[in-house]
Amino acid sequence: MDSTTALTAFAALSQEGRLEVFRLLVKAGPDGLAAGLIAERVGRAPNTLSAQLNLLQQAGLIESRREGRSIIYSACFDQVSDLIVYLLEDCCAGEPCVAISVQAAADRALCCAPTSSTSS
Amino acid sequence: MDSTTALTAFAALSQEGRLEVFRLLVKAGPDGLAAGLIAERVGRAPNTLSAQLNLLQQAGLIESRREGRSIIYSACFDQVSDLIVYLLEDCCAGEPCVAISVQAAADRALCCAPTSSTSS
DNA sequence: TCGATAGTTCAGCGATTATTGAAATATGGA
DNA sequence: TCCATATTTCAATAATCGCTGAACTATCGA
Repeated sequence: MDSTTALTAFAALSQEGRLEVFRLLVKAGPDGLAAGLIAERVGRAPNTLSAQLNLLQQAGLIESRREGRSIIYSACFDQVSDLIVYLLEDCCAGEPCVAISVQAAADRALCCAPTSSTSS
Repeated sequence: MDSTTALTAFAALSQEGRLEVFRLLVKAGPDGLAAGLIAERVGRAPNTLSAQLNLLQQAGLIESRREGRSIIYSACFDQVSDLIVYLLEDCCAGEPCVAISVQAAADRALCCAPTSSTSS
């Protein structure tokens, strides 16, 4: 991930409403949520939300697919992990203290995670 | 790290100029750089830069100390690692694919890093 | 085809943000 | 004490951002 992409991602996450929407979609998992449902959950007008979703999508943090009359939004986990790796490598290379904390956090996440792809 | 703090950090990093300054300070390491030197490096007026440094500092991403007539700014690596952990845990808990990528990146960072605190 | 539902796009407005010049503060040396 | 250096603060302006109402597009079912 280059600086420009990271910048766009930071900008997308730098507003309360958008961060809230993003976190909601992350929690919703790969199945995602319909735009209308999101609007209802966060209590915002559909057009306001549409703009927020648009910005998150342009930053590559979420993606959309049509399903009947609804448009389903879901988080792009790849982009999030790229962003994290950017912060770790491109911003903090050479600072082991950061890498150590992050490694510990990743370990925790993996140990508690439901065994998904690699079972062993 | 709570959402509000993360929001402030994202906002601080969401502008080209500030991200540039932040990356410069990260590369400079714990010794940091004098405000005037940073201004020179990034080619911005001292007062403009002062505002940018202020914002980064309020977000907890950098800190300052006076040294003679200069004020030295340096990156707060703790805050960066907190931000990464926030993205990983609070945003992406339950998504092992993210944790796996991040773990690999942390491993790379540690293996290439100069052995610092824990020698063994 | 028509009407209802689900979302988006667009223009405009109010609010926030970024930058600038000028003035102020703090430090060190003569 | 006085001056030069290093940086910040302040007020003002220009640019950007976020939200809203109204109009538009797409899909489904009768």
